[in-house]
Amino acid sequence: MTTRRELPPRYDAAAVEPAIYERWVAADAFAPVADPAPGIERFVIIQPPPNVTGALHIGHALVVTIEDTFIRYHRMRGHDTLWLPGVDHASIGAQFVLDKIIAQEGETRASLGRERYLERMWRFMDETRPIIGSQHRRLGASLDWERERFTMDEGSARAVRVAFKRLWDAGLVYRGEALITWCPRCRTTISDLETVHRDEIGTLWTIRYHLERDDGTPDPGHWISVATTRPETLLGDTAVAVHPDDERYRELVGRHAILPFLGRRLPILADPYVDRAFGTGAVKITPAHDPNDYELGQRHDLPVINVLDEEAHINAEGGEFFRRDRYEAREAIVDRLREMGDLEGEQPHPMVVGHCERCGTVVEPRISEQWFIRVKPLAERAQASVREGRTTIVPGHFEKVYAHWMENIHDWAVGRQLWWGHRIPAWFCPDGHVTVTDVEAGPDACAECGRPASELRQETDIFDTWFSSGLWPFSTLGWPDETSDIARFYPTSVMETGYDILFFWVARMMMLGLFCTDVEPFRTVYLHGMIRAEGGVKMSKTKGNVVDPIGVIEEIGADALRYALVAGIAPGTDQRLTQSKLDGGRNFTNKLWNAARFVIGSRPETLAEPVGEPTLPERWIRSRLAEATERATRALDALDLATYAGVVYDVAWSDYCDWFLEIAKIDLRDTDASEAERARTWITAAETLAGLLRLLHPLMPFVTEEIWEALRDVAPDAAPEPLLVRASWPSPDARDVQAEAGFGELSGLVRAARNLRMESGVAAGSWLPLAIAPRDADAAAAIEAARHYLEPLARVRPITVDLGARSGVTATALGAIALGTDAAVDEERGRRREAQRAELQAGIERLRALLANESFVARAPAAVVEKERTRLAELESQLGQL
RNA sequence: GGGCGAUUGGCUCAGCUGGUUAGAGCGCACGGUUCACAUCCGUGAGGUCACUGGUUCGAAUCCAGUAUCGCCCACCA
Repeated sequence: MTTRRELPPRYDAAAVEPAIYERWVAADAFAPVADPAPGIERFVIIQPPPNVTGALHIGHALVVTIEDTFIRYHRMRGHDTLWLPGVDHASIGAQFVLDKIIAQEGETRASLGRERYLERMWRFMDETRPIIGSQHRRLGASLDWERERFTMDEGSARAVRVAFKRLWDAGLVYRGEALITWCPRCRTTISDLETVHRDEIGTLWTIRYHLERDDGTPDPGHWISVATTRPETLLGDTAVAVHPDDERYRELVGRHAILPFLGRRLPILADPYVDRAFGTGAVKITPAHDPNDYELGQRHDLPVINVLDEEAHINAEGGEFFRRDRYEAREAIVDRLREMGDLEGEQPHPMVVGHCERCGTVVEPRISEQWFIRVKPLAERAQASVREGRTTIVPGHFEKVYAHWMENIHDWAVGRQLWWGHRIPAWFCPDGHVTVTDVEAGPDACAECGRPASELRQETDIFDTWFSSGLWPFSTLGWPDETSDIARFYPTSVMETGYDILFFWVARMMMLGLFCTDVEPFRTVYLHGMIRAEGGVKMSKTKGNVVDPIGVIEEIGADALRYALVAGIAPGTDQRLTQSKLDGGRNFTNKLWNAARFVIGSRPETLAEPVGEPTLPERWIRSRLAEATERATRALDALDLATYAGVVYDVAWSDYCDWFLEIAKIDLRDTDASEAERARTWITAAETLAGLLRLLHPLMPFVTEEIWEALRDVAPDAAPEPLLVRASWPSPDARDVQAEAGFGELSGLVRAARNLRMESGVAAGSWLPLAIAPRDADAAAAIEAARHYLEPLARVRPITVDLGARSGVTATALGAIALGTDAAVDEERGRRREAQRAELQAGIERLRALLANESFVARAPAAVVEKERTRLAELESQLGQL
């Protein structure tokens, strides 16, 4: 005899959940099965690694909830599951954070130097890295922590070297001068993707460039006017361009203008790129600081003069403006031009300005020597994988977005002028030869001329973080070695992440995965939407509308948050996380807890061997559970979390709590029933609860586990497995169609009676007599059998079954019913009866018309027609009863 | 400038390949101190499914167009 374990009145999530998590870890519950049976189904998710420096935000909470739900489900199914955790070194982001920290210590990147800066970074890693992991645990993430990985660990480093070497050998890597996007604050190249474009109102200035006279001096009386939004770049101008067909400037083409301040001779040339209608129709050309100008410069062989340094100050080329910030220089130049009378106009001008995604600084096009990956061939392959269905994207319309991006892809500038990250494994020899190697120690000698390693110098650039992230699905499993993990878990099953990093990450994993492993790295890409604040606005710290998941968890528990996050979501669609949604999660958790308290607390002292046929409600709830099991299973297999959450919510709350437990109370307290009958009812309640816990566990692991443990004390047979996390997913029992129909009739009658009570305006507490005119003998028997439920549920007594004694006022499937009270109420009933008649009549006429329509009867499927016929018969019978 | 998505009761959202009387939660109204839960129970009101046209026996669902909102992509000074 075990000691009865009572659940406390309140579910104290903050205290209970961490303890449960420890229990799981102690039981090693998250590891893949020790000996997977051959042919066993596999389910693998590689966690999108959160940034190592980051605190958990609500987006992570969504990732965890979705992935954990999938993983727990498959684990319960007995599949060979792996959910592998990790963190991303986030080079630009981490440096951004560390720079701020060392600034407080009175240091800068420059003052520390590369080596000491990196030492400091590793120390910072030791402090920051555990945080995000512990927050994931708090959410209940059943990640296999034994396998936790880091994009800066040795495994990742080797994968990076090997992948890059293979790309190099395949001729897909090149180095060249190009105009790239530069962030003057982060002091590195960034990719197009890391640039956010914002509409801004700038100024369009019109500036006079005086024409050159024969003696080489500017002509005060003649000029060509150019329009620009960036006057400071004029210091780097090397030409002025007009449209070849522009009559206004025909005469000037071939002559030269003189650049203000610097006196540089600028050829006036013709190029169809110029839009005659814009500005003055003449453009200043700055190849070093504008992508279009750069291209035009290439066509016309113009010199490229860079006038900005890496922090966007004017460099030595800028004459008197040397060392000035770009915006200061802009002002100064405009002022000077105004003084000189060469500022012809200025007007507000709407324009699109690129900003650094990380720090918000306005980025600069910058000319520099860069490493590029030729991605076209990789992209074509990656695109084919999706087009041909080897990898599917959920929701489907993102396949088009993906395809469009792949089609228009530009070469990937993978080098970053940062320190924290994987250094590009390329060595230069004094003769300019390049040696790429995947050997950690570097090459022995120059691959081309054989100069010894001592004369070689390694590239200082590091890789874009997304390069190592792109190898994540297989670098985490031991690639490039042919490990048993690769054999067992690769390719993975589902790549789950937000649609905002489809290009950044998913696309790169597809391209690099196919290149490195010759197979798609995952079968399905599940993209979730963004979480927005109330009112549909973005969450932002400045707006103060950020939902902090840890705060929410402390208040209402991880399960409540998890439920709120997936209830009603659709993949790829943004959701608003409102307080009322969170309340809904909290309420549901509370509901489960209290239902369990009731069941556990109402166990008969001694549990007799159950006897007798199960009652209609008992058969019904088992059938409902069977249906819910079926539907939940189907939904989870289809990655449809909203449907899954809806199904389990409804069956637990509406069917089990609202109906079954209310009825069970009646039976459990029925002193006429035998102990054995009461035992049967209670066991049904306990077993159904156990079934519900299994169904709910993937989404709400903590509260279900806690209830499970208590349930095991009182009903070990219903909950045989020691831990729910490793319990089996239920297989649905057969549905009991008869019981469902019968219970539907019964509950319909109860509802109708309650309805009558309310409509009649009788006192809520009063007991009223109820007269029923049963539809037929079967209905009479059913009513008789359910009499003892009807009375308390509808608060009616006595119930008289009186065929034909009086006419009913409300039709139900079992028969018409009437409530006995007084004359005033009778009158109200009369009115209601008329209204009901009219409604039935209208429905009948509509159906008759539909069935009289030959076209419908001939063309609609037989089942549909039959359904309508049955419906008509039902309505007619109900009308007859009134 | 292209592309994508959304538009369903006061709010937040479900509605698969077209098939009963379009669902849920919140909110609202009314009634409830029954020993699981007021984080609850019961009952109810509330929707021309943005608009126009088309396909069909039948359209929230498919097609075309329009409007509004949102997002993504894009090198026009």
